Amino acid sequence: MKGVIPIIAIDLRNPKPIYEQIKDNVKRLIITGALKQDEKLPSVRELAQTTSINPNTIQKAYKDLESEGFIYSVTGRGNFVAPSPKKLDSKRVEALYNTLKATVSELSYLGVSESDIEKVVHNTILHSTPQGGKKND
Amino acid sequence: MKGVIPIIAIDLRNPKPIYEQIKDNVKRLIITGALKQDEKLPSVRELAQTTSINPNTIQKAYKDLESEGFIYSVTGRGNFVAPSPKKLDSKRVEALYNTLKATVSELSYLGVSESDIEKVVHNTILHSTPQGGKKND
DNA sequence: ATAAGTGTACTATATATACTAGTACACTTA
DNA sequence: TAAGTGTACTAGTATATATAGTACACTTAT
Repeated sequence: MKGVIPIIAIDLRNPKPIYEQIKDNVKRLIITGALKQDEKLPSVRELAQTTSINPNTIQKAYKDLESEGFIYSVTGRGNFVAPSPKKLDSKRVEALYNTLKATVSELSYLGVSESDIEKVVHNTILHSTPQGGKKND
Repeated sequence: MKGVIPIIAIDLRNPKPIYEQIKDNVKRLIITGALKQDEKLPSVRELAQTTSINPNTIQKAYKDLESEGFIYSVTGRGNFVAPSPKKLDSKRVEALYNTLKATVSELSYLGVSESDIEKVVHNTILHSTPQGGKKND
């Protein structure tokens, strides 16, 4: 079976770079557990064909994802989902906290209630750990 | 008194465009209440001087902020903080919810606990509504 | 050994965006 | 009148993004 990816939506009219959109999609699928550890991703050429995107653009996305620890590459075999991180990447967490603060601040400013925001947060966490993988090895 | 802005931090080594950094800074100051409604912002030329940024870049940031509803401009007088929004901008809220979900998902994936995330959310909301402005008109 | 599929590394080109630089004009305030 | 303000242009440069094409090493199956 080929490396079939469920939902990769690329919007060419979106000002966000294509390789960023690909990264976001793959990250989402990994984080939500739609793609399991060591599962094979579509090959660079295959995904390039199915999405009508240049192979170089796909490769850039994969390369970035590898350097960020989400996937790993094996020459001649393909790209695979990396195991979930063992220890906290404090720099990345710090950056995400800053994004979180800015987002919550603006939602609040726009009139969204705290309880509505907390509902979204709670539901998101419920849906993003279907692996059951707690770190105690 | 000139339009003095407390904290405008521009990092030229940051890959994020300068005008985006300016926008983020001004938005943060408005959202957190550091800048009050109808308060005057530094003039395009003044901020350009104090930050050593080209006036055109400042103007682009201000223009964007105006079209997003955060500030308003008066020719010959200056730029001022707009009143906080009266009704929900559902498109913007939807976009912020998507950002919120992606951020919370990744934090959870990286091993941050739900309670830690909720703490940050709660503290952020406490610090971002010093206006006391609830919408019930 | 061969062929197909894979990752990877190049060069080159085109386009869009970001930024700087300079000028000009209408408006407001003193 | 003068100074300060927003705004609208033109022009040029640098960088980022994306495409196109080629090449090579590796893995797997035949």
